[in-house]
Amino acid sequence: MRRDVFQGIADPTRRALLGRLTKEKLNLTSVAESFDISRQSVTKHLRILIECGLVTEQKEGREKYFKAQPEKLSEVAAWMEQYRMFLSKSYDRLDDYLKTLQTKKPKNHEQRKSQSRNKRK
Amino acid sequence: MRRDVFQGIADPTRRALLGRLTKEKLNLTSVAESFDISRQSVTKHLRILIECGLVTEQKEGREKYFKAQPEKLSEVAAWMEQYRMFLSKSYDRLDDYLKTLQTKKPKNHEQRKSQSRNKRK
DNA sequence: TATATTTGCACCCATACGGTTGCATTTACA
DNA sequence: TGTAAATGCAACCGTATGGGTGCAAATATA
Repeated sequence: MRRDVFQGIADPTRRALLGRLTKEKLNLTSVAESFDISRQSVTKHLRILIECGLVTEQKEGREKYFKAQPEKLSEVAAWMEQYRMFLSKSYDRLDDYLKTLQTKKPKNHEQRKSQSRNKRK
Repeated sequence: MRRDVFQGIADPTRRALLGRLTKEKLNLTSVAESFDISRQSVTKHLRILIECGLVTEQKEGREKYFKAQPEKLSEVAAWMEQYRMFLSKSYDRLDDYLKTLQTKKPKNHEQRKSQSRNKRK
C-alpha cells in the first residue's frame, strides 16, 4: 500500500486535521469533537497521516495525543520546485500577505485537558 | 465526487504524467507508450487530471492531444503557504526565486506538435 | 469499588481507484 | 475502397477509502 505525503494531504478532512494539529497537540476525543465525523473515522484519518509521517502520536496515561509534523510537507515543496516558473502571481501576493504575519508563532493556546468534554448536540 | 488538485497529484503515475505533459504536448498513444500500464489506464488518469484542471485535451483529427496546466499547482502552493515556516531552506529559496520573477508571466515554451509519434520498440 | 472516560477492535457498507480485457467507432492513408 | 491506427465504451476485478456501529478493554476519578 502506497502511503506517501501526497496521499496524506489528498483528503480535505486530513488537511483540516493537519491544520488543527499544527496549532496544538490534542488527544483523540478533543480533535474528534472539532469534526463532524465519528471518532472512529478520525482515528482512521490519523492513522493515514501517521503512516505518511505528517502526524505523530504519543500516549499519556489513557489518552493519546497527536501533533502535526508539518516539516514533512517539504517533500511536496521539493516536488513542486520543478514547476516554480508556472506558479502564479496570486501565489506571490498571498506570500506577501503571509509574510506580514510571520512573527506570530503557532502557539498552542490555552486548552489542554480542561474542556474537551463538551459534547456537541 | 471530490475532484481537486490535491487528489490529482495524489497518485505517482499522475504526477509522472503531469511531468511528461509539461515538457511536451502528446497524444494518447504516445504518452501511453511511455508508461508501463495500459492505454485505458492512462486514459482514466488523464480524465482525473483534466477534471481537476491540471491537464487539458485538444482533438486534432483522429488524435487527441494532452498538455499540462501546471499553473493549477499554485492552489497547492497557496495551501502550503500556511506551513512555510516549517519548510526547509530549499523551499525558501524557491520563494526568493519567485519574487525575482514577479513580472514574468508563466510562458508556454517551444515545442508544440513536432515529434510525438516516435514509437519505441 | 463502582462508574465514567478514552481508546481500541472488529465488523459492515457503498463507492472510488487502479488496473485489466474485448470490442466498437472514427479517421487516415495506401 | 479496404485496412490500419487512434480513440472510445463497457464491463470486470481486487482492494482501498471514507464513513458508520457495537462492544470490549484500559484507566481515571468520585
